[in-house]
Amino acid sequence: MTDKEKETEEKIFEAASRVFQQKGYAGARMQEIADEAEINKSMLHYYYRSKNKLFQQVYQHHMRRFFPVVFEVMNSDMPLDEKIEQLVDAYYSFFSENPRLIQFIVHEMNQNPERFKNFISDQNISKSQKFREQVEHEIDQGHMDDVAAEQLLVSIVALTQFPFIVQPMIQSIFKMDESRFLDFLKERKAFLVQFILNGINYNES
Amino acid sequence: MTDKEKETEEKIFEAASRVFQQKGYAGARMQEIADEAEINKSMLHYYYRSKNKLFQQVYQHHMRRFFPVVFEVMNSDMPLDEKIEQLVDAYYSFFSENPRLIQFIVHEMNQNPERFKNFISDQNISKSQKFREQVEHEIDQGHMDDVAAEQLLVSIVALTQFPFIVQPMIQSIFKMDESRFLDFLKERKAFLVQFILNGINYNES
DNA sequence: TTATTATTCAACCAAACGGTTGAATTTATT
DNA sequence: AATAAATTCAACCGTTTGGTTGAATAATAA
Repeated sequence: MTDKEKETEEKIFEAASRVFQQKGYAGARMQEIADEAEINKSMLHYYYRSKNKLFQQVYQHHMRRFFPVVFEVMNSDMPLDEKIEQLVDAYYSFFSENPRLIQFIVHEMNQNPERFKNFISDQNISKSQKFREQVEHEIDQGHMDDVAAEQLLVSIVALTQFPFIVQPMIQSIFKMDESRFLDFLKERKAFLVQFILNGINYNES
Repeated sequence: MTDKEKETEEKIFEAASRVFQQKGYAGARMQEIADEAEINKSMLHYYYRSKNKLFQQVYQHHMRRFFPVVFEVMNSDMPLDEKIEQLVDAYYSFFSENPRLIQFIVHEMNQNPERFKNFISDQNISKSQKFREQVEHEIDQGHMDDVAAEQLLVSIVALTQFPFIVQPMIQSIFKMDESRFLDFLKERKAFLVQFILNGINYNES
């Protein structure tokens, strides 16, 4: 009972995740989610009462998985260069397993900024505190240029996330097939670490 | 006749641009476009035959305005540091006037990568040739690190476009109101030029 | 003026969509 | 075996949505 319940409930949830991530809320169809889950449409409303409620759960679940990634790395006890390397790695493996997630989050965030803002408030996520302190300390020590921590953080995230957000653009313009795009990502890993550290004139003394 | 025709046709087009950019194709409603244009819904089909046809025109029009920006700057005859400065400026003024355009393009590109690919093929846009040659030349001359031109180009675009793509994210996490976000962008302009040039160890000799 | 075109309006249509219902069947619990 | 819960199925409901129609009116061109 509880076993089978969970099974079906999860099948629905995962199907909904796929469809919502592909089509967005407005473009998703309840029938398509049912087909994807290989169950009857009635079951959707049996477990989740409405499209909206189903969406909210999918949305929150993936937001809660996604956002800690950056903060866990950036607020840990590591030297700056290791953090950057770690974050690049973390994002790359995360996005390899969830290729459409970042596009989904970006779109639904822009569709409803207020909902997004509430989500951030509810989590105690807005702590880039430790990272900021570290940056300021490194600047004081003369280990890097005097840059604002927010600018640096946004830049690191931009450089790592962007290729996944605009993958079709990169593939079309540079005429890459899937395999060459993966090569591009692999090459980018090493490039990014060097590029960022150079960017702020970082020298571990 | 032709005057009034153009007037109404343009009113519809601009209204459609706003609504499609805000809601995306799936989320846009013909009635809302009509209301936004302050005309009757019948007129939408009188000038543009269907939602799809109207969307295609809006889509293509804005794609054609958007994509030349990067290529015109990057393939011009300028030293690398000036190009970077120019591109940052170009994007910043472009996005200030079209705040939702980049999100729209990203989303619709991901919704239909094939259509996007065809668009790129139709334009003779895929010429980052000159930029690549310049980068390789500067590397040969020892003016900068040995980096792949594609990696550099993607990085520059990422750093400049990203804040506009995820504006609500930045504002929520760093608790910025509209005005502080504009300060952030202004500060970022100077930061970026330095960050990128440092990133590749560029020295104009 | 006359003919043409643009625009409005309200009503309408068919399809799509989210959601419901209820009876029948399967599956699990006790 | 009896009870309860899970699942299917098909039909159905009300609303939304893209799109149409046709008559009436306003504006423009000849």
